Amino acid sequence: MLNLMTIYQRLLDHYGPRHWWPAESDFEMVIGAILTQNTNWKNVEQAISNLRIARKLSVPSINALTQNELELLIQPAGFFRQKAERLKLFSNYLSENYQGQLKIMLQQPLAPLREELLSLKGIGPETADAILLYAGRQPSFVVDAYTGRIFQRLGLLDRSEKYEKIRSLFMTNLPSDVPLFNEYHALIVEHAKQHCQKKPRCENCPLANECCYLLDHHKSAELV
DNA sequence: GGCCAGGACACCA
DNA sequence: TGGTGTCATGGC
Repeated sequence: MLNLMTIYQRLLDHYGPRHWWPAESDFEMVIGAILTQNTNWKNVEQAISNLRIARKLSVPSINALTQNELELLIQPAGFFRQKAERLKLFSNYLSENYQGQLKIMLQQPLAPLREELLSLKGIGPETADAILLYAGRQPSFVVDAYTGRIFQRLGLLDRSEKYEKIRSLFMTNLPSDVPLFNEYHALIVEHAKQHCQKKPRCENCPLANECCYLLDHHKSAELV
């Protein structure tokens, strides 16, 4: 069975470094993390572009927007009503607790900071870990839907394993290293997008097709 | 025209 | 605790 570092190395060799997260500031990263919840990144890019053109990629400018104004700007990202609410809640929280400075919030130790992020409405485990890792540069492994599917296929996880258990698999079996966690999650996403999403079998698979699915999500194991 | 995307939450049994 | 419905747009 492949181990986690072998899988990582194969993905890295195949795809090269991904240079994540694609954002021009840490606050923009947080906005992207909320906007990309269950949403194609292309749609998120359009929404962020709207915010950039309108010069609204900052805490005070998000706070100053009305709910309706923000909804209009982020509409392409889908779920725009609840995402506008989540963005305003987070931005307002920073203003009230950290003088509007994300950097101050993210300076806290990992465990309590993670709990604090999870206590905020609209920030679940994946979003919290993405913020911790990519904006806070703290070693918190990010698990997404791809991770569960791919590593189940690889035999490293049981079916329908829960978020925290999947995360702990990586956290306890990998060195606690920010660049490694950064790259690993980005490579998993890249692999799923490039290789596994549309084809049950793919050519030149860096994981020898052991990961490829068309497996579950909505369908269930039709593959071998 | 249907499926799906870099989730989170509320509600129910 | 687990299952299900809801939120919404745009690319393929």
